[in-house]
Amino acid sequence: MLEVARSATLPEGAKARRVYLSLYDQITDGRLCDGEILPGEQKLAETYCVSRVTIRRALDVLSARGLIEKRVGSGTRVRSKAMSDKRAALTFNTLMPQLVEMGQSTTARLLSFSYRQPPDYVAQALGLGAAENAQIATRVRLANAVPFSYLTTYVPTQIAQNYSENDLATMPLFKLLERSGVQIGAAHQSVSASLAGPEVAEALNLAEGSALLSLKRVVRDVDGNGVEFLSGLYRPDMFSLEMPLTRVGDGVGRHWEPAIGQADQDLAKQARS
Amino acid sequence: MLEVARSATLPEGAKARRVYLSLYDQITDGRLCDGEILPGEQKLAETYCVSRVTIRRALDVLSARGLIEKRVGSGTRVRSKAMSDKRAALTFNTLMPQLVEMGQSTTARLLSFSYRQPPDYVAQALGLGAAENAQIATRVRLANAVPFSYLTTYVPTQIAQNYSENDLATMPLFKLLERSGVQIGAAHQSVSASLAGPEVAEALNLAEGSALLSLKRVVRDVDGNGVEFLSGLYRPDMFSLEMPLTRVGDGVGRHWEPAIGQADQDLAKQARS
DNA sequence: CTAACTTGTTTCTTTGACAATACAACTTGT
DNA sequence: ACAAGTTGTATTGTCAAAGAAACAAGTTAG
Repeated sequence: MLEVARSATLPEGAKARRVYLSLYDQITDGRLCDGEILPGEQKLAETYCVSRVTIRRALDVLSARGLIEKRVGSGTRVRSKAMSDKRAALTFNTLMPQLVEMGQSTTARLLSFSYRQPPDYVAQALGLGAAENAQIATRVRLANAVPFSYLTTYVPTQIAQNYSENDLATMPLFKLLERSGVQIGAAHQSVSASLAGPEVAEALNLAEGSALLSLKRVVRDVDGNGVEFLSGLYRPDMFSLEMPLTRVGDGVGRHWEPAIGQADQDLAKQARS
Repeated sequence: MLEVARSATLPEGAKARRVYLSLYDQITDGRLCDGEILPGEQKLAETYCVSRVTIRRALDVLSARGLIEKRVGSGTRVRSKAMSDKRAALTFNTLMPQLVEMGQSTTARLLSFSYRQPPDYVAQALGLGAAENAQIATRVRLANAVPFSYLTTYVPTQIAQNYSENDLATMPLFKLLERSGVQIGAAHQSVSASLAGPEVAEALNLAEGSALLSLKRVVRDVDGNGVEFLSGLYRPDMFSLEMPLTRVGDGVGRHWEPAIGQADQDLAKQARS
């Protein structure tokens, strides 16, 4: 029987998907450069410890997506050029992801909105009592109609009174908070990585099990009260955290520190290369 | 035949993994609180539209990881408390991962060491000519005999003459470079996420396809010449990038900036909570 | 041209995930 | 004690994914 040539967006099987995701990552983050020739299918099968059929399943999808170009007898070439344009377009500034400047070129889609009891660790971080509620909103931000971040924000109910559900869909939360007279003091960010679960994968138009950049941020006002907890998941192929550093101090105390105010220069330098 | 009770780090099958990831997410982000009793396996099977066997496969892994506790006749309880402790144990300092301070409590294992031509994007970042070689070293850093980072460093051959292969296994690269008289100027870091490939997964004792924090760093000397390119992959459960922020500026120019010198206070605050 | 590579295609086998079902062992509330 | 819940275990069957092997067809270096 003839096999239907399905141009799937994702390999079905577990092994095939792993290979696919691994190669996809290597291509999109530059470990495999444009024009580079991949090792042969047999070679790949050995390094991944799977059969050649499985490798082919993964390559078929990559090929259908235009990330590679296969040529009989010659080999398989990486075509990452098409992607990289899109990608550089949204490489972000220093330590301020999803911000004012891009607030105009991006749109947000509000997925859910409710007043509930936040998870323990959120309540703890914000300094909320065990029974206190918070406004919990889940949004997806899009750039050029492509979703790139999945955000969940927690704001104490008391503070969240000052703006509408509609505001959230359009304006960044900071604007809203500052407009409400909240005196923003310090914030603390924590960056890590995690996998895309079913809901997130669908919302971001990604394969389940894709790698995501995970960011958690606690914002406090000048009195030290928690005013916002942000939990963000970002597509690594469309978002990265850039930070210029300088080496300061002497002797034993010598260490790295973020170089502030140099963001623009540094980005410009990168763009040139 | 008796089924071998493998304590896998991730369910093999597609459906089982779906269930696993969904529950894992719900537990770790607090939708399922500590101590809460899950619906019965039969009930879960219905809500997820899979068979009970599949549910059990997912629960087995969650159980092996200590996220849930099953009791015959009684039910299954969520144990999310245990996680948070371990996690905090190795949460690192501000903008200086793998650094001097921890240089003593960690060890490194040298996996490979050679002088070759670096990948294009590395050569480009370092400003190397097309044919210039670099010293390429791959190391795994361990904390308490547990591997947590997989590092690949590229140093132009010219600069790399000043230390031995043995030095690399023990000392951080910065120490070596500065000892060699290199005047370190600026650096630029880029943080993202990616998946664990076969080699990395094995080196870090992880399942293939696990999420990893990915860090790329270009270091230049005072004259702007590239002296080091670091590509690091970190286990997200043992490593996260912490950064305190402050909001500065007025009006339209208002934005976030890293708060320097406050790392210790901020960490202490977090530890207390 | 030849030898040694590559990808493309086919066929068959084997493995393993999944479903459905039944039953045992245990706990809890009535 | 009993009924109704829970998890644990075993059996059987189905089917898609994966593996293995052979071969065709194209490319390239010598």
